[in-house]
Amino acid sequence: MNDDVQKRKSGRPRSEAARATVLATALRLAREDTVQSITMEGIARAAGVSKATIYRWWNSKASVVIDAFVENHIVRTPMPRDCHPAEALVHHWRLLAEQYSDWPGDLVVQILAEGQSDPEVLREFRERFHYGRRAVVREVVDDLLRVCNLSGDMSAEDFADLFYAPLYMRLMWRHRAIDAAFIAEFPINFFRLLGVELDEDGRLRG
Amino acid sequence: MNDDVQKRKSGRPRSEAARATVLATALRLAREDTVQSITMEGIARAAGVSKATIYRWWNSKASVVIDAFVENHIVRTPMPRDCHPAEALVHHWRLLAEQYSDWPGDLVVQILAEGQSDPEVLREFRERFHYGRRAVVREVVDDLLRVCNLSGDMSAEDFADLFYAPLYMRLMWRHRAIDAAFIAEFPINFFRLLGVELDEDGRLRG
Amino acid sequence: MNDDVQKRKSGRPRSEAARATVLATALRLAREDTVQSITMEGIARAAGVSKATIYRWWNSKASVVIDAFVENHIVRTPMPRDCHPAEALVHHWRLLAEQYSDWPGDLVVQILAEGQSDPEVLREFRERFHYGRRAVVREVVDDLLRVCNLSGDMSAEDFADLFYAPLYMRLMWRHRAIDAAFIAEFPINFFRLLGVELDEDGRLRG
Amino acid sequence: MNDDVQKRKSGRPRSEAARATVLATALRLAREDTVQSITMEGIARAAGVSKATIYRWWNSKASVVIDAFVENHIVRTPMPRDCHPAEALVHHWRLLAEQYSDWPGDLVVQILAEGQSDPEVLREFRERFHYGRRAVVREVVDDLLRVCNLSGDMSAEDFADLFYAPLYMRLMWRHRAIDAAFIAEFPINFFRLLGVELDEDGRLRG
DNA sequence: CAATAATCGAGACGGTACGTCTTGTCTTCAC
DNA sequence: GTGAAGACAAGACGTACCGTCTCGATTATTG
Repeated sequence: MNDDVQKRKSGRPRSEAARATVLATALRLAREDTVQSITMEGIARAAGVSKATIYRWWNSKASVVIDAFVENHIVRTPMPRDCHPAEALVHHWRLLAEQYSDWPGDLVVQILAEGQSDPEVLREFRERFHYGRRAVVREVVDDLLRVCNLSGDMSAEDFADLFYAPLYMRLMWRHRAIDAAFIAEFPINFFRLLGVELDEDGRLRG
Repeated sequence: MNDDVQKRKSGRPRSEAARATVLATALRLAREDTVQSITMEGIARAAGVSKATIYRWWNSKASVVIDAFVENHIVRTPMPRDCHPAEALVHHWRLLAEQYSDWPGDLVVQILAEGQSDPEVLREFRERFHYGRRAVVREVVDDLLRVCNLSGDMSAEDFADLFYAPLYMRLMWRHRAIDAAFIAEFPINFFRLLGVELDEDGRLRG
Repeated sequence: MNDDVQKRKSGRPRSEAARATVLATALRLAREDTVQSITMEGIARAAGVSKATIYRWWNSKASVVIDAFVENHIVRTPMPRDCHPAEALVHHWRLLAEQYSDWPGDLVVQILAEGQSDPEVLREFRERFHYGRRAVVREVVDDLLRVCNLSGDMSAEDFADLFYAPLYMRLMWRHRAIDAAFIAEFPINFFRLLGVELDEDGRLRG
Repeated sequence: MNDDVQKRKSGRPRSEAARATVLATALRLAREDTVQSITMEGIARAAGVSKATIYRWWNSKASVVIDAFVENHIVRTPMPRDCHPAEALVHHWRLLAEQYSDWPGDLVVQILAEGQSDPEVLREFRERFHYGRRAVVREVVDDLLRVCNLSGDMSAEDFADLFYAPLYMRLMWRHRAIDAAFIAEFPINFFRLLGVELDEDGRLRG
């Protein structure tokens, strides 16, 4: 999808207008209904763009949605610096949960759903959304395990999964909502379980 | 889906053969490829059954697959009795992970994927697969929190999600495999993090 | 195309309404523009019928048009009986020319044009339109050659081609119109060339 | 199509190489399959030329093919001089039939087919291929009608159509092949019908 | 023992999306 | 002013499923 290569030699250049319209339209349609319900045909129609133009630059509707998703920085969760790693993680987790409690959460899980029948989609989503974010988390978790002497034998990767997975579990199963109570309490309870006491704002006690 | 109601007055009775064939065929097809890839048309064709017959008894292909899934007890994970709740949970988790590492895991996550665009499917899957199993887990977790004095303020529900969510996270994201190492180490590491030491067979030390 | 076979056993019977609408619509569209310009998509749209229904019963738009053409007996040229074969042929030729001077002529030549890139179309058109008509002509030509002692070595087939070909030549090349003068004079001149004198109404002199 | 006008003022001159390649490629492709099956896109691709270049100099693929056809003198049928007009016509007819029995015949009838949906194509083909040839034929037919006292009221044009039309009829309908027997016998039989006896080589008897 | 009623298979129906293809136009850079 | 490269909007291609429907045939219970 990233043709930033220097083969922009000859020929009519790609229309930036078309590109932007497609992404915006896809995002709008996906929000109005679901990723599964939208179609290449529908995006083309609503964007006033030919299907060929879409297929020239994207393989599937999931690719379009992923591109729109990443392009628009839809899930923005900066990792705090200069604070205790536990505080950073709690803050980061809450930002994420906040956003997942709204339509970006639907989008994420619907893209994942789309990926279950197309490994390529899953791969692309991991590379463009998951891995970069996870690297940041990993560093902080590394700090945390060292500072708090928590490691046991659990790797930073496993620990990160453990902390964030319940969020995805609620997104996916929808058995329980990602509501204010969950956002407020879960990370505090999680760290208390590990023996790390934080106040309700996520700051270390004592 | 379960019309066991007493409106079986007159008329030709439902064909049990057709019902069984549909479920078996749907399961076979879903295993051979993916739930997303199979179609009502395809199931009917492969089962030698008319489409109308399928639509008469099921709303969607997901309903058929869920029915086949539950009917055939595809994921069997008995909860051990007469042992420490931590031991029971580890044992149960490992049984589940073992099964999720193979095609039943694909099936589960693909049904969940299907449910992301159809709340009814998600509801049905939760009711017929998730809730019953979760009730059993919940009881044991209740015991565990009491016995180990672990509760803090984390509810049994949250604790159960915390323990099982990483499994679903791997299923869904496929960023890391559900392999032998994970199955062996994760539950041990998880409990060590909580201060509960178990040996590699999941038995309490000391 | 002719599924008059007795396999109408089970299943929903074919919709006669759909069949008739498709043929009527195709004919109308072909007359309004050209056979080449119409599309399966367009016929389906204008007829309020799904594309699948058309493709279920016809292979190509040419098949549809041929069916409409033959079904509606668009070119009706009865061969006169109980008269001299020369008179019969002149009468028949003039009826045909009369009709070819209008849109049925366009249709015929456009179907032939369509057939130049698809032998199957040509074969179907010959079988459903040409051969039956030609058999009738052939008999009369046989009579003519015998009665007038004209044969030389020219076969009835060749003779028929010779008589009718100029009509198709004008249709195809459009270098000269099929107008009143041509219709009036050509067959008379043709027979005079062979030594058979006919008056302007196509009746034998003397 | 023929811009031999004196507007060759400034700028890069037209590439003769491109022109020749386009014509040669179009001809090759049309021979390999059919005129109907080839596309502007395909010609450009196979010729290594841009589509714009083709569209700048030709209106349609038919124009390209006609140009290639005429340019390469694809159908060469010189009219014999210094012999009886009947002999000349038979000789000329046989040359034409000989060539029409092979791919040039396919090309001619496919161009005509293309012209049925585009009067401009038909007009261009008539002007560049038909009219010049027909003028030559016309002169000889004029002689023939005078010499043999055949005229009746049939014009030279009609007579020429009568003689050559069966050839086009076979090309178009493909109901009978243009084979050796037809080439050998038809013109002899035709003239015998008119009372002109020729031997098998097309020479006047007696 | 017929009448009733719900089932079954088969498969046609109007829709609609798929991903590919061609059309004729356009835009950019190189010559 | 050409030319090659190639993007663009438009829209048809033929296939596949969707969910609904209309058949005739089958199989129970009910009157």
